[in-house]
Amino acid sequence: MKRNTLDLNALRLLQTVVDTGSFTAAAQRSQRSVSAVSREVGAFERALGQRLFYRHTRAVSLTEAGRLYLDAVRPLVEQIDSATETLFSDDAEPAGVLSVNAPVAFGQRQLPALLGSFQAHYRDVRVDLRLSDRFEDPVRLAHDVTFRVGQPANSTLIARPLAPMRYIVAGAPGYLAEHPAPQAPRDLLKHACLRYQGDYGRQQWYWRAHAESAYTPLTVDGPLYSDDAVSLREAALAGSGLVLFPSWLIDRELAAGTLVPLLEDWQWEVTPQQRLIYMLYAERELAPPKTRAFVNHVLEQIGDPPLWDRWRSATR
Amino acid sequence: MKRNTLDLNALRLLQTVVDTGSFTAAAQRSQRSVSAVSREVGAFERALGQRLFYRHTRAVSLTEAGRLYLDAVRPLVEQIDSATETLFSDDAEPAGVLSVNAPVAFGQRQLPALLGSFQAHYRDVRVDLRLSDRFEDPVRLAHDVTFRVGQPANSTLIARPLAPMRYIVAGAPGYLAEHPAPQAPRDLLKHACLRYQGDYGRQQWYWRAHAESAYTPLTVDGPLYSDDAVSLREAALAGSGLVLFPSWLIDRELAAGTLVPLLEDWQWEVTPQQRLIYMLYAERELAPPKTRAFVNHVLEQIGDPPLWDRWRSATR
DNA sequence: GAGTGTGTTGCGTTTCATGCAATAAACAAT
DNA sequence: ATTGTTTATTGCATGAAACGCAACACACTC
Repeated sequence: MKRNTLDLNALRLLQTVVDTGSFTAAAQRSQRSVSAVSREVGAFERALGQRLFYRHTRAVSLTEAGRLYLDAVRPLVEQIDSATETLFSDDAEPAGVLSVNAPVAFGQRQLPALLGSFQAHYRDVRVDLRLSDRFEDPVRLAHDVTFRVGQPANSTLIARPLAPMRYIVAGAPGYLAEHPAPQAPRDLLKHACLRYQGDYGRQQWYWRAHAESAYTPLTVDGPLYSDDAVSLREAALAGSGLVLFPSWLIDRELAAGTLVPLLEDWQWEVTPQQRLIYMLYAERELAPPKTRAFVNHVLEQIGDPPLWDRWRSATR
Repeated sequence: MKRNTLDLNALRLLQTVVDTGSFTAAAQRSQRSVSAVSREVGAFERALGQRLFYRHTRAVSLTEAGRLYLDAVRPLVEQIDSATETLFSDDAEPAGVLSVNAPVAFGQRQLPALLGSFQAHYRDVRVDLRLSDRFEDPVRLAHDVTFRVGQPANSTLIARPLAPMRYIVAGAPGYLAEHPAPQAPRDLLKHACLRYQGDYGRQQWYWRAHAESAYTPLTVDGPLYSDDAVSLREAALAGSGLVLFPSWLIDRELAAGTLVPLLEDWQWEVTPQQRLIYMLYAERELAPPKTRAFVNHVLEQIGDPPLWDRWRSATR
């Protein structure tokens, strides 16, 4: 059985010998020595058990078997090369299905616009958007790109920081018409505060006066808490109370004035430390074009400051 | 341009990984180490600029690009292997055109029967028979097999001795009815002796009494000489005189009695030394099946003593 | 007869592939 | 929660193989 030991790479060299008519010219074209060409052709012939070339003075010519064989394999090697070029050319247009995973609220609010502008550029890419608040291993679940808040534990993933989480206290104008706006963090104790309650328990609010100080916990209360951030936002819009939300969750409401930012002289958090939003993907150097293109698109579109923090300039 | 640097041999390994589902199993099947498999797959991916396999704990799986690519190239590699097997299998049936060259008279008299029995065995071989009395370089003129008398000068050719040249003095019964049969070599001086005249001048006859003695020249004469051995044979059959011919040229006439052997107690030659008939071909180990089969057939059919020296047993 | 171009092959050097072993990751078993 | 197991990665020392130089052979050209 010859098939497993045959040096397929030699097929290119053999074709070069056929095209040039001599080992010497083939060696020049392949940037190798004549002796290397002579040896590799000879080794291939011995593996087959037959000559492919007659050796003449001043050139070689194909034997009958050589002509039949190389005529048969030439198009096959060309088709392999063509498939390689088509699928892996450096300037290949991104195509195929891009699988994107993100937390539910973030995904709903931010990704449709990002994906829309991405797909306007890359029409051959379809997107499979999977939203889940639980962390899902992108390798295990075959996600190309995953968005996550906080430092990911899996060090094999490439973690690209996108933006800091920036929390804002906000309330609807209707609510504020009936309750004086809080002037200091402690004033929130007298307000109805709507809180998110998830896997890590009920949301704890933290504030600090400036970037260098530590966060101080503030235990607020209110008539409603939920594990659904969107419902809490709707309740706030309806005047049920104040919320402490990441800016990317209420950027449109802030821009439209349907929610008003409060206590902006302070910095707010729901954890003792500030966190970043990350974009995670498996490969830095060997990513498919669709992934690479999307990663670049996201970085470009979000920018610094991030696009969801530009709602104030949107109102002017 | 990836095409010239791509390691085509890796394609087999990649397919084995696909088939087995892991580097470990692929390594076992390929009788290599896991680290060698890991390295070769990784090198191929770096050459392409993309991953072909996701690495999971306990196995690997194909990426989308990997699946598309390996699905595309798998049949191509299989076709290359198939072409290799079809054309170069060790037990491949000889096929194609066999080019045979021989001296004219020998070719006319001996080769048709040899080729007939050969082609009865190998029906897919066609023969291109080229007869010429001048030596022709088999490599230059693309002959697969050449027959020649005397030691060939070209040492690159494989020279297979077939049989010694055995010369016989012969005359037709009609001639002998009118001229007493010679009883000793010197009696030939009184006979009409028909001689061949070719590129090397008029034929000189030599005799010796037994195998260990030197040949003695005998300058005979006769009414006819020619560069066409067949015409001389016809003249002898018509009773024009005696001839000194190699046994392979007149074996049928000797068997039929239309020519009668004379002076058989002596050994005859047309050169000072005895010569052999050789079969020449270019390759010992890398010959195509048709050539190898024909060479074996000829050796088997001619045998020892050669088939053209068995005319005496054919008459009984 | 001398010169030239091509192919072959011995041989010393260089390059590369190899497998071992250590390590990492994640799943399974306890 | 800890330990064990399986698979994959990678540093490194070693050995295999490929390399090109140079000498040689052959046959054609001048």
